[in-house]
Amino acid sequence: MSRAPDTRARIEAAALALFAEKGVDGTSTRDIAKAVGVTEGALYRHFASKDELARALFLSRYGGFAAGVEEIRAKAEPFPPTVAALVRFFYAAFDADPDAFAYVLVTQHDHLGGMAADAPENVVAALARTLADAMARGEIAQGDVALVSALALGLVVQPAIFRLYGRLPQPPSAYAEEVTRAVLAAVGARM
Amino acid sequence: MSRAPDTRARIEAAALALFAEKGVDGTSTRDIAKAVGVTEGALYRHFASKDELARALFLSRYGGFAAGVEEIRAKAEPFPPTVAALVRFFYAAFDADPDAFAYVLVTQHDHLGGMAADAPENVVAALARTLADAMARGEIAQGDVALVSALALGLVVQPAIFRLYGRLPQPPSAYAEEVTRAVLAAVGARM
DNA sequence: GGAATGTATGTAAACATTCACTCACATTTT
DNA sequence: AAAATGTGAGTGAATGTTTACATACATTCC
Repeated sequence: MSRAPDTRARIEAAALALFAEKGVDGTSTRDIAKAVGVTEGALYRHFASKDELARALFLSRYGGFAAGVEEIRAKAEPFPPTVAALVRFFYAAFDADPDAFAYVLVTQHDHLGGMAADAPENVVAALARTLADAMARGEIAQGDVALVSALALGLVVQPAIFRLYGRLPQPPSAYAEEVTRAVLAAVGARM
Repeated sequence: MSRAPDTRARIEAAALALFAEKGVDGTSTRDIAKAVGVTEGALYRHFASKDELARALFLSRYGGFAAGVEEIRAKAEPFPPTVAALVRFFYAAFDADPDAFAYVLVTQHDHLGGMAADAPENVVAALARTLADAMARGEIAQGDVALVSALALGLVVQPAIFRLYGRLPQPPSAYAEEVTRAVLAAVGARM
């Protein structure tokens, strides 16, 4: 018995949803197997351990974020359209898979533990570089890059969190323009 | 055998630190007992269960936030000094006990599940009321109150998160003025 | 003043359950 | 036939919690 050749993908989807809702520690391998409709043993045909599953899930999803952010940054457009593109990108990712967004958001620190703080594949580092560049060009006010990164990220991420917890009536993508304006205002963009 | 009359407080402090660092599910009652320097049985002299400990910890800490925010809001000062006071208040709380700040931040949704979304003791609801008032008075730009709440909260909270993860060189209280300015700019305060 | 007693607090060991994971075997796919 | 994939029962370790018993300290009674 083994219809459904996409078992690995179904395991990933089920685990992602459960991890996002109850946390990795709060989710058992039994929970995952039951959600997929398969026995625990089958899980281990595709992943060496629960930890490896959690890590694979994180790396694949996080990698998408990092690549998208770096691509937008590399275009080196003026600051306002760059911010607009970043906001739209993050919220498109949220719309496409809120579970993945929540999971990456919540577990990033656990999994990024080893990664260099300014590694090119680090999303926060890429954002900081974007802001540092804008600062160097005089497109935004001078200031502590780490702080300004936190401010900008907070503006983008918090509406998504509100949406996850049912505190926003619409998905954050509906507010992309307003959020972009808020970021530009908060970082003191010259317009 | 039983010196140390402050066992309950020591249990709370140890549990809070462990919960903040590894999560409630990631922390065992044995971990807590070992950190306190007592046996597991002693834990159950003071708390009926691990869940009750987690809940008591949350409610006592969260209550302080709610009371502080509501107090500042009730003064009904003009918007800019109100925001400044709120930012200082949050960051003073962070400085006083980063573990408590992190724990409340991360677990609020789990514990607030039952609470009415606009209950007076709900911190986010109190912030939303503050912003709605300012909007009604024409002190800030018109807009979706839920979204504006998310923006303001994101600006305040994210620097604290950065600090917790070692991404900010100084505690957020050092940036209180800049964060206040960013909030005022982001919500379109007339100044 | 000192034995008796009640209560709060601690210990050490055990408890049933759940955990992540493994293995021998069956079935399907190639 | 060989490789890949799934099953179902099982493993030992770890989990939250309870238990039987011990100690400290305050109060009460003679």
